[in-house]
Amino acid sequence: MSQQGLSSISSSKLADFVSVHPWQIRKDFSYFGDFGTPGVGYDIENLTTQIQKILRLDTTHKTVLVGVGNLGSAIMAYTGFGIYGFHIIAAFDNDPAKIGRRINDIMVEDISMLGTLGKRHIDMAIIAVPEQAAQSAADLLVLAGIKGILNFSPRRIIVPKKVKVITIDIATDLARLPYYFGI
Amino acid sequence: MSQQGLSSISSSKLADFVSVHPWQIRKDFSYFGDFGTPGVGYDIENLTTQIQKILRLDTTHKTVLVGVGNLGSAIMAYTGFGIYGFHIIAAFDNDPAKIGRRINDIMVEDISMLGTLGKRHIDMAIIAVPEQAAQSAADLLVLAGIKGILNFSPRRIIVPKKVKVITIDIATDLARLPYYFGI
DNA sequence: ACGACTTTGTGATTGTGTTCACAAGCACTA
DNA sequence: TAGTGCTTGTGAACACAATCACAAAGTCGT
Repeated sequence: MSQQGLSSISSSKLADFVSVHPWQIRKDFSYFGDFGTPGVGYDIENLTTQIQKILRLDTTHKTVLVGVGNLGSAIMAYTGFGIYGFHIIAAFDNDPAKIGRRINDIMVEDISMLGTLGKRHIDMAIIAVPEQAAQSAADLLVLAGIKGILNFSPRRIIVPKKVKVITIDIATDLARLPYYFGI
Repeated sequence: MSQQGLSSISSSKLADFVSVHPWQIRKDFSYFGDFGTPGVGYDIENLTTQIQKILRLDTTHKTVLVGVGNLGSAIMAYTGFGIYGFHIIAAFDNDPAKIGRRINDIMVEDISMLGTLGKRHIDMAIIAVPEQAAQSAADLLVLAGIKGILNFSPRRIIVPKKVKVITIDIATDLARLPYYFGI
C-alpha cells in the first residue's frame, strides 16, 4: 500500500484484507499502543514500523545453511527469509561432489569447517539434512556456538537449553489437510 | 506404543508426552465420545482408530505433483505425506530436460498432459512451481477437474469456490522466529 | 466378596479472548 | 466557528475454553 502511494488505512480496510472483523484489528492494536488517528485511520508508514518492532522484525541474523540437497537448495532459492531478517551467508554439506560449488552466489563449504562460524558472527542455522543426520548436524552447530536453529528435518533434535530450536515439520501443516478437504 | 507391546495408556501419560494437563486430554476426548475405561486408561489400538476417524486420516487421496524443481523433488522424497493419506502417483513439469526422467519411481510427464487426470481418478494436486507460474498451474489443474490444491508457492492463487486450496507458505511459520529467538 | 487403589468422564467454576456500542477525536466544508 | 461524516480506542457484555474436583467405574490382592 505504501508503494501504491497510500498514506493511511482504516481498520475496516485492514480487516477486509485479512478476513477478520474491524474491531478485532483495533482491539489487538490497542494492546500495544495508540497507533491510529480517529477520523483518518492508521498511518501506513508508522504502522509498519510499529508492527516490525512488536514482532522483532527489525533485527537481522546472519544465518548458515547445513545440507544442500533438494530441500536445502529450495531454501536457498526461497526469497521469504530476507523479509524476516534471516540472511543466509554460508552453506555447508558433507558431500564432496557439492563442496566447492557455488549456489546462489554462496560457496558450499565442507561441514568440517563449521568451527569457523563464531569468528564470522553467525548466530543462526538452518538444518536441511536427511532425518538420520539431523542430530549430528545439530551437535556440530552447538559446538560452533550457534544460538538458534531452524530445523526442517522431521526429527526432534536435542540441544542444550540455551540454544533455541524451532522445528518446521511440513507434517504439522499437512495434518489439517484431510479434515479440511473432507471425504 | 502399540509397537512396544503396550495395550493401554492413561491420560496423564499421554499428557506428559505432549506437555499438557491430563484433564485437558480427557476433556478433549470426551467431546468425541467415551474412548477410555476407568481404572485402566485408553486402549491404544482403539484410540488410534478413533483419532484417525476424527481427523479424517482414514481416507486416501491420489495426488499429483506439479513442478519438479528443488522444492518439488524434496516433496517427492518427503515421507510424511503417506501418513496423512496423500499418495503422489504422478508428476508434471514444463521443462523438456525433466520430462521423461524417473524420480522416486515416478515418471515426470509434460504439463500439457494434465487433462488426463480425470480419467486417472486423481483429485488432489500439489503445486511446487516458481511464484510466477503458480496461478497458471492452478488454472490448468482446475480445468483438469481437480478437487483440492496444496499450494507451496508463496503466492495466493485464485480458483473457483468449489476447489479447496491450502497455501503452505514457509513464511507463515518463519514469521514467529524473530520474536521467539529474541533480539 | 470386599476394600484399597486407579483412572475416567463431567458438572461447576474460573479464566481468557471476542464482540459490541459508543464517547472522543480528527478532517473537511461553509 | 459550527456542523457533518468518519474512524479510533475501550469499558462492558458476552462467548468460549481451560481448570478443578469428585462421583462412577474399573482392577487387583486377599
